[in-house]
Amino acid sequence: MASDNQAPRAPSGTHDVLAPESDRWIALLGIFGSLAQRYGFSMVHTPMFEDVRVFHRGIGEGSDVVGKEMYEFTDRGGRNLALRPEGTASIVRAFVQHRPAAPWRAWYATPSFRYERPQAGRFRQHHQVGVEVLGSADADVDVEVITLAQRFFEGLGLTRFTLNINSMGDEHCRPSYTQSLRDYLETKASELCKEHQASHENNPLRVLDCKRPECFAVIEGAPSLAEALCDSCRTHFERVKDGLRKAGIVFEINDRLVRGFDYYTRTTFEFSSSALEGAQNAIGGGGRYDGLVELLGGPPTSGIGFGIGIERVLLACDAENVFDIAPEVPEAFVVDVTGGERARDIVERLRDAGIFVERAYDNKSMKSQLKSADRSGARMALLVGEEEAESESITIRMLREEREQVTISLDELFARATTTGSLLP
RNA sequence: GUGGUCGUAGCUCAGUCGGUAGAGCGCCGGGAUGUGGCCCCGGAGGUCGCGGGUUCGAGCCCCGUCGGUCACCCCA
Repeated sequence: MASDNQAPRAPSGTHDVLAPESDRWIALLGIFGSLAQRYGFSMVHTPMFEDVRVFHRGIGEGSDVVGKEMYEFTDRGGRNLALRPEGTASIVRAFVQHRPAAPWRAWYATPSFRYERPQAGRFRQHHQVGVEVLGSADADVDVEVITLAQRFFEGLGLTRFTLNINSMGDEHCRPSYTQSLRDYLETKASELCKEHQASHENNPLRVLDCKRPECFAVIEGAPSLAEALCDSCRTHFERVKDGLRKAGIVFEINDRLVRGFDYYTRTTFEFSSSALEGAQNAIGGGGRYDGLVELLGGPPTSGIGFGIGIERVLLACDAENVFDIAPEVPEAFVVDVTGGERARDIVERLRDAGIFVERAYDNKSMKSQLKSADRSGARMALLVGEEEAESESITIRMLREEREQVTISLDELFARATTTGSLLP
């Protein structure tokens, strides 16, 4: 459509959100925000760009997101910055900078940027809501965080989604497991898929997640992460599972769930929608990251959180036919065929009284203005013609129900608006 | 980064063996001497993504390019 000197479009992989879709965004953010508040989270805003080191150190150089998907740039002062590719690292950086009292519970809603090829449910700018808890290693926090996500999805009306959980081990048991996995993969290197023949040494855990058939056979025989967990990780994981069961949350243990960021320890989890046709069906995910605060220069501090993809959640809602938001419609629509000055004053006074009112502009014909009134969805039209102008009155015509139209004085109209908030007696 | 697929009015699309463009919806106006929705009539709006080639002639064929879309990879 667009060519060299034609109108610009939104950049590839980005999109504009207009009504009525934007109405759903407002509603979704409202639901998430009030739920998070009920769970004791307060909202945090952090910059959309950070020193690149926040992400390099936090997410890990070896990850795809940092290695090949970040929007990095140098500003006019020569600083190396990057648009945020995910939410957690920025929040942790803010924690280290401000040292709020722990445990600190923060929720956020923010765009994220990744330079990937767009496809269904995947964008270069997407949006996430999420929470992070910094400063507690208690497994009950894991349970709460996962429960919050679960309740959010339920609150939207989603039913066709699943929760996978896993434990990645900690600094005591993970290194030795990683080594034994690396040793194992070394002996099977030639049988791995092309991608992992090259990369299994730096990031052996990622191979567990590979969906290619070649790797699959190798993975079958690989040492089990679950069996390699140390006692404290095992206990932690048991308590998480127990808490989830008590909360009535259905989950699946998936010991091949290895998420894409290097910072995860112990609990990891992912919510997937089974209603989404495409390959991009992960609607939310997160986990514990007990070493991340230190990596970003803070004191040893435990942490856990998740991110939920707004666009994907809305796609899932569409697929399940839930969360259909009816947009707000005006109570009244002022039709003024005497030039518009009266409409100008009437809408202002009614709006001051707290009523949602629209009007027509450009001195259109009555037919045209009523057409606009109808399309606006307004419950009633307030008509001002020569007669009403003469007598300082207005004619109320109901647009959605059979009722005889009535003419009342403007004084009466404004009195109703300010005393009862309704334009009808 | 790799591959498939598509690119005609604001939107959804039609366009038959190549002969310089149509529908529905939407929008604007009228049919009612002040009154929307249904119906009827009329109107505006497109250099057929862009560039090149073949041809007497290309929306239709060929090449390139840009963009959309889907998939791989990875993730939300």
